[in-house]
Amino acid sequence: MRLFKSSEYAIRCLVYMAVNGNEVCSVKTLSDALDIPYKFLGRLMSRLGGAGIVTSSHGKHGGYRIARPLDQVRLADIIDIVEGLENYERCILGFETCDDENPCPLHDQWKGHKEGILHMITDVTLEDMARSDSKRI
Amino acid sequence: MRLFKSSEYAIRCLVYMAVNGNEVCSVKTLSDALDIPYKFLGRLMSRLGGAGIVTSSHGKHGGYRIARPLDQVRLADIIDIVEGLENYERCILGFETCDDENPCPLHDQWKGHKEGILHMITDVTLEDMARSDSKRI
DNA sequence: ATTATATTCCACCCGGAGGTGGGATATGCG
DNA sequence: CGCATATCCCACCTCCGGGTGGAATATAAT
Repeated sequence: MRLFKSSEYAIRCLVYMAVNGNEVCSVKTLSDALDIPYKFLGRLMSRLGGAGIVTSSHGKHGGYRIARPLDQVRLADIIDIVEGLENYERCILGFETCDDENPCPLHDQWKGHKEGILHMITDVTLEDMARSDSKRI
Repeated sequence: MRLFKSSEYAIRCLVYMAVNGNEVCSVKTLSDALDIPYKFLGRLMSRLGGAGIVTSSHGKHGGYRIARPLDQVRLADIIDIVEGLENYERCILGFETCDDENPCPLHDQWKGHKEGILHMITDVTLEDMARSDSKRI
């Protein structure tokens, strides 16, 4: 019941950028501000760029910006890019097929939570997270 | 959002034993019936024995039985033994402290699901799972 | 030109989950 | 006794997430 560290990093970086008015952010800035390993984050941000979540600019004062309006970047988009959504869609006991007609022993109990989480990650956007009362990123 | 493979194995074995009237089950039987690697399962069952979830008997026709009434073996007990409960209690973004007073940007959204899952694993017992309409283990 | 940044290689390292194989010992049923 | 089982030890293996280090190239601001 946890995100990959890389997903945590990606979410925190994007929230940081969103909160700071989506100014251009260098990897160095993000790495220092959020205490994320520089080299590791470099690769991660590059992946987010390739997936179209952020845009990059080279050269001095270059860096990353969020590519889309904040309400159009969903948690599920980020998670999907970083770690994939398999773990959020699979059967809790690992059965290939598991649905109402052919349930595993935990299907009925798990179903609601699974759907709730899926709804959450598809509904919550960067805007929501940036607007939260949280003072920590 | 997934159990360790070992937790899946443990749950499936215990449900299998529960459904089959809690007869003595050898590791061989469980391994064959549920398609779980024999040696791996041997260690896992031994751990469940050490934790008091099952009792073991040696010799021919020996094996394992569930040690307690089925309604007194909770999902959380099994998960705790096999993989620990840290992942079920931790902040979704990985912050050391994260609560209503000092929330992370996802705390409010995640809180409900986290509590729901915790309630589920502490409420659901082997009896519930054995009683389910599932024909698969 | 210098400097700061992204981008992209490559080569590692570590730890943990999952899995395999051998062998030794104890225990108990037939 | 022989056999089947648990128990325990050891030594591996693979894969993957996380992380580090070096180096080269491209791009753009100053």
